[in-house]
Amino acid sequence: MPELPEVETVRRGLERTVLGQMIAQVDVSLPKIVKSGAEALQLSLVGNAFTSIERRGKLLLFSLKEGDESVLVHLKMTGQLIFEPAVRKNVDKSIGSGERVFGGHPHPAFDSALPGSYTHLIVTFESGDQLFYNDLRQFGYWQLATVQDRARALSKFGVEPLSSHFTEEHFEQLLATSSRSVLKSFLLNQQKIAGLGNIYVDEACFHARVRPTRLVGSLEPREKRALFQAIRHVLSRSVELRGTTFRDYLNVGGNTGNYADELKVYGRAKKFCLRCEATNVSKIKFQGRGTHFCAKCQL
DNA sequence: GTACTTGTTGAACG
DNA sequence: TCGTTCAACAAGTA
Repeated sequence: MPELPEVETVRRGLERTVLGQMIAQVDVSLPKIVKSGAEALQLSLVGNAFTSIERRGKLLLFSLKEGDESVLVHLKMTGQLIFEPAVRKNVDKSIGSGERVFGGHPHPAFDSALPGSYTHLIVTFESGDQLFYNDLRQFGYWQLATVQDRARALSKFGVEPLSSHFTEEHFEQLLATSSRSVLKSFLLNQQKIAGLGNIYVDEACFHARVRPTRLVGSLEPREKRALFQAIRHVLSRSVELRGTTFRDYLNVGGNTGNYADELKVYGRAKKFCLRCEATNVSKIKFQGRGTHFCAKCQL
């Protein structure tokens, strides 16, 4: 599932490929994906170009060369953005030979034929390059946003956990104002810290040796510091490795490993704890979310 | 057929 | 007001 590291990886990939390219065509096969209406999006994009791509939390914001509108894209749970260069289509379809750039949910496979049965939107550039939006569960969206829409969307996000604004002091302040919250709820709250999702919350809690079911107000100073370090560590390491959902891509590119190989508790229910090796990882349904922890290591 | 999964929003509740 | 819980969105997997 795309969380901050996955979305950041997509952002970086697209920054290298689509910026400045003149948009020739926008095809929308599932209109409900475009929150602001497919026609308005097409009108605004065709003949225009993306000039920058920013990320806030898990939201991507594309700025446009003409006009002051921007395009907001959220992958939610199963969205994928795949950039397909024109040359690839005529030269070689074998994996790894092109410069296909992609990210998001790993199913369907990133190297499957495009457009696929889950392709809902295609941006075609004058160069012949194409940007495909796939979304199996159709929860994600595209939105042509006015300056006000954009500001409203941005106002809902808390601090970027990998930015210089996210300091230990800042984190402690956040904790102090949420002492009555459950830790997992607090960490998942995008208005407090932007970009953490279910996977990295469980991972960060494991690294910090704190159970996600704890009340924020019960955390010792030592545990708060450990959590701060854990959040930074887990996210930055995953960005380095291009996220958790990029196994296929990394193998193709010849890179070693990806963050899925470094997950310590997520998806390890009933398997031995990688720290104490004495206890099996617990998985419970907590606040509606699958929650993993080691009952021995995390108090 | 049933349960389960996931991010986010919004409504309902104490 | 605040925090939590639940439903909703969709569809594949076990």
